[in-house]
Amino acid sequence: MTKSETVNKAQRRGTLTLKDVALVAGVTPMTVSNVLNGRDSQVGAKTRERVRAAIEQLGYRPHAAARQLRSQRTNALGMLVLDDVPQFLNDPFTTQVVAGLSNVATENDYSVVLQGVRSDNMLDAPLLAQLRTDGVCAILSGPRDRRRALIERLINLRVPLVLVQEAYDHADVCTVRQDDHRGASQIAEYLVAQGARRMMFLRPAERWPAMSERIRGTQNVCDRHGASLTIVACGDESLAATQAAVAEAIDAEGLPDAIVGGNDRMAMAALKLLAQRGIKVPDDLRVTGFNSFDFAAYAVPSLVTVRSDAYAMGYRAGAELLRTIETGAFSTRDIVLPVSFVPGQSA
Amino acid sequence: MTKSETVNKAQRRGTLTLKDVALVAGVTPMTVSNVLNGRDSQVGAKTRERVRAAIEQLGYRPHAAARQLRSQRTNALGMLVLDDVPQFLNDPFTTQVVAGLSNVATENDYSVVLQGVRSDNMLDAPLLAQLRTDGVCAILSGPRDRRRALIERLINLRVPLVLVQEAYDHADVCTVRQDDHRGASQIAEYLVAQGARRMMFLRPAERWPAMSERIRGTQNVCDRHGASLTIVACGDESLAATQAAVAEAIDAEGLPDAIVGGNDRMAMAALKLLAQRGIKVPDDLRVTGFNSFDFAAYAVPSLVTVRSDAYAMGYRAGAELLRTIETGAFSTRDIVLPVSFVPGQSA
DNA sequence: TCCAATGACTTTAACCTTAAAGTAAGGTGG
DNA sequence: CCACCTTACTTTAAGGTTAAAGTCATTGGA
Repeated sequence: MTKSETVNKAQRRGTLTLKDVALVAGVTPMTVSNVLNGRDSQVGAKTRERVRAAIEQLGYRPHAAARQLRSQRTNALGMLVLDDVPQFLNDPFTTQVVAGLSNVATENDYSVVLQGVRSDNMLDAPLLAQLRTDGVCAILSGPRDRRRALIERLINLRVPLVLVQEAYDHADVCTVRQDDHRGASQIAEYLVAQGARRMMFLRPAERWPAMSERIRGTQNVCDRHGASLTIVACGDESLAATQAAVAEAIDAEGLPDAIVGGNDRMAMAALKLLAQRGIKVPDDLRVTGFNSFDFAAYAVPSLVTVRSDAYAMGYRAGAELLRTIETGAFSTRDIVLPVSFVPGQSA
Repeated sequence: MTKSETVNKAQRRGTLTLKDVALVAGVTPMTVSNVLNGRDSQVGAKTRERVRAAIEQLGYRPHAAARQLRSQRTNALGMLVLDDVPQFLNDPFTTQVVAGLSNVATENDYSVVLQGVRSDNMLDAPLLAQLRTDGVCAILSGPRDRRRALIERLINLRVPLVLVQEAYDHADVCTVRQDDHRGASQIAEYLVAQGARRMMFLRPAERWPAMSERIRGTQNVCDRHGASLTIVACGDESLAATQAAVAEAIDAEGLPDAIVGGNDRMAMAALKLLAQRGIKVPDDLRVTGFNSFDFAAYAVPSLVTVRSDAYAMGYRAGAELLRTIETGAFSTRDIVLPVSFVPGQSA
């Protein structure tokens, strides 16, 4: 193949290889490889420039599969998702985590592999083999013991691992989470300052670390100020389940001074129920949310809530994961990102 | 390597290869490859069973990169995203399209590559080279001429292509979209039946095919029934922009009988503005949405809207794309998925 | 002046899979 | 009983990249 043929190839959809670039630059493919991988000591300055020019001219990009095959590194970060992927993608919080992860990945020439893990065959040998990534970033859901089992499994395999929104006190795990405790305290302090003494906390039936932190944060403040706190489990935290749970609690115990939503979704369900019953918010009853997403602003009245930066969590998790992969040193940091209080009309 | 060593390998994280399986099954790697790829005529029934057992026992999975390199097929579907990926992932509609696409892909042993295309360098040679997928599924946004240019580009390259939510009358493109026209008609007919005669349609400033269809559908019904229709542009369709636009329109023209939201987001912004002004919905004014997502149910009062199945759109688009890739015959179908009317208290 | 060290490359082989061509055993028809 | 076809495999080579080892001028030091 001559030079001009090679140049021509760029226009068509045929694969352009190191060989093509090498031909144009007048060197061997290995030299081009060295330039591409920044092994500067191996290549003279003039040659380097010539190679760069050829790469630019042809619009050459390395063939990821070939690279992976040879180097035995996938340049991919795995995003482990327990349960259903469509459901996962439906949650504005988790998708922003993915967005953050995906962005660090791209910046570092990595890609992201979304891998769903079904409950039954969780992370058996075939799946593990399929999960050929350099490291794994996991957001977990589901029962605590299943989560534990999965984490132990990954640690034993010595897969570089970063957990998102999961507290885990093991030597070799890095966790990235948000300051749920502080966020919950801020909300509770605010409510107390507004005069609330009887609070009702809405939580999903499923137990998970971030929610426990929020409950603890709220409880602490209540204890300190002599306020009461009733915890109401709202099933799968759907609109219907939450409304039913809140209705039952209110009917049984009467109106509290404030309903503290474990998240915005449940808070908005409560808002809707109260509107239907003609209970005025915040005059008759204050309502707060947690983990604000875009649509919380559409609530009437707009929610007093806490905003966390899911994108930043994904980004930090990815950065930490990359550091672990590149250095080989397993990070054991517990990174806690700040949250911010969002004022509103609901409390 | 002996058999037992090979079996051992499965426990560790070392890569398991065809050779390992072959050793256990007592055949050559090629035979294993034939079994894996369903070339049944090449392998005897007994051998096939032995190989299957070995694969199972070891938990072997093919090495995707090696496969790609050899077969020159990536087994990946590209999801082309104009503009920002985090923003894209923030939209419940588009993420469900991704979920659907991702599921067909997985079912057919394909993976999905999310590829953002920035406005500036849109799809230049390097990006195209990087986009090494067997086919492309695109959801487009941004100005019409940029979209056109990108589509033409892909068609010229003869990349198998499926467009989502984009009308395009070219011989070689397959489009998957929803019946926006019919959905809009249903909403408008409903409003007319409720006695509405003066309607106000909320649309974003940016022009795109699906929204135009909704406007046409609404306009047709209004024309047929002698109802008036004012079109209000709501900037970037954010809460603030929409509220400002609606406030201005109402102040200038007085209250219409109904506000027809081009989508749920704008409808909910209107609902909030009306609540703040003490205007009763639906008594004083009816409000409808479009393209329902989960949170529309949280609106007070709950939105009359139209539900489309974004997941199904992604799924159909992926299926069509796979057919195109496998058969090599470019589909030119224009697939229109049905939408369904969602009753509510807002109209 | 000659050897060793250095710099700037090139050569070779391997990563794992698969298309294509090869082979050997068993069967069939004339 | 031999040519010819099947059937059921095996062998070979290639796909694009890169680690490691090899080559060959220069340069610097003794």
